[in-house]
Amino acid sequence: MLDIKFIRENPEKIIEAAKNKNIKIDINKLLQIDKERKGLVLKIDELQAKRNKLAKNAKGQKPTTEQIEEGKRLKANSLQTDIEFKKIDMAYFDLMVKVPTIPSTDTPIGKDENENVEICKWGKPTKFDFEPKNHMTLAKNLDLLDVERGTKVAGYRGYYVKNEAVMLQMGLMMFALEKLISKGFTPIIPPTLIREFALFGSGYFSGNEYNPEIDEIYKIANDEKLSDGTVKKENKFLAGTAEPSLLAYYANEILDKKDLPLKICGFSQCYRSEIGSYGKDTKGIYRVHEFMKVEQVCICEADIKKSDELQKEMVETSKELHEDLGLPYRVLQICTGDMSAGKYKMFDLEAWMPSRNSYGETGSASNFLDWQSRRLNVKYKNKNGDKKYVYMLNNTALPSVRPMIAILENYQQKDGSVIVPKVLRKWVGKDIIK
RNA sequence: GGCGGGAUGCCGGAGCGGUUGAACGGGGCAGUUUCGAAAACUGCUAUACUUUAAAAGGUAUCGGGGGUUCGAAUCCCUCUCCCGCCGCCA
Repeated sequence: MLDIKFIRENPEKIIEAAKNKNIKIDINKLLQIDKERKGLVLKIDELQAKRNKLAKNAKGQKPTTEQIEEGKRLKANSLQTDIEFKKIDMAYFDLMVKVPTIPSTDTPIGKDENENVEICKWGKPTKFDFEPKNHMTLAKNLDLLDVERGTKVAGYRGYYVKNEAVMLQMGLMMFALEKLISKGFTPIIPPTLIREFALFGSGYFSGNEYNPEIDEIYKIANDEKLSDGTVKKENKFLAGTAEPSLLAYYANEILDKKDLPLKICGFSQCYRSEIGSYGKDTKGIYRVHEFMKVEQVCICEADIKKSDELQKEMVETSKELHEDLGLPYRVLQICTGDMSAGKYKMFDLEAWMPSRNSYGETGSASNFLDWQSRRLNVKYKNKNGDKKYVYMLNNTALPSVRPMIAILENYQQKDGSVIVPKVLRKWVGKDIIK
């Protein structure tokens, strides 16, 4: 969400941003609706003022018949205006939630992921003097994964993690947590079964509400709509990352500037319905419905420079984690066309995965500026008492599954065994899995 | 799962249909007093939107949403959360 005043004053900038981000939104229509809406607000206020005045005049005594009649008349007028307003307000909201953040000036302009720009690279794609196996073959031979039974029990893309791989995954999580704690992050285990507002607030719905056709989120409680339109029970969702619960932690709160920036990290199970990717990455466990992840979140004052620095710091941490694990990686700066509406600047980190013969995404760092904090209503107050919306940023520290794929494939030996990265040995309890 | 009670401003806590944006107390801020401080006294003490050049207004907000009424913090419905008691499970 952006400030409507900013939109009114800078429509051409928003139109350009939407074009670059491939977002279909008619800003001129929004401005026109805004104008109409404002007019109606004025009209409603005026009518209400009259009603209030009338009621005030009646005060203690019983109102006269004339007063009651006048009141009824005013009420009927308001009712009609209210209906008009509700209609236009809905249209206004529908458009407002789609208004994109203007991407940073250094964001490459591009159509889609093919135009993302590689900005740094570490290590080299692993070379083998034997025919390398993919992670599924390795895992099967070492009894680390069971996808057949995973599918039997959990359905498509279900999997069991077994033996050394369990400690390997837990080790990855612990390793990430330890690193972040050492860098001053507050560790949190957030809820993953969460309310709608948290997901809407962090921008996980494509529009103004959950859309089962395209939103990659599991809805779990039923909404039983009654005949009068009211919803019986509140909807709940399974979060795809710790980010929404970490951000919504501060919803409707006013933070103290002296406590900023807040650096927090969350460990959670992550659920993805992958509704739009049925045919994609069907081999192995690259794309699954649930995994674990440690996520970094920063909340800072409304200062672009400071938020840029924080984002850089978080990306550095991710790089460090990959380097400590000895995984070759590259960092991409994401182009406008591959960015979602709310994002200001975005980087992806990709680890080398031999079986794909390419890099595969293991992390994503985004700066949303105040786009999320406006939806979640998180502000901060400085010494003079001025209130502003905070800036919010997030970045993966480490997910559980994909780095494991990279480790199995990059660290495999000719005999099918897998060397355990040094930093994980204290959890796995051995140097080599065979 | 059943049955009760509750949610009011920064905090505590009144109000239960009519000058209530909200008594009273605490806290905070400013002033008087003081060499300074404490105490005492006095005043101020929400947010969002909006009209206006300004001065000054208007509207909304008493957990969220909806309704009844000329008029709602107060009555009704509903959702969420909290607190009791009973049941069930660990």
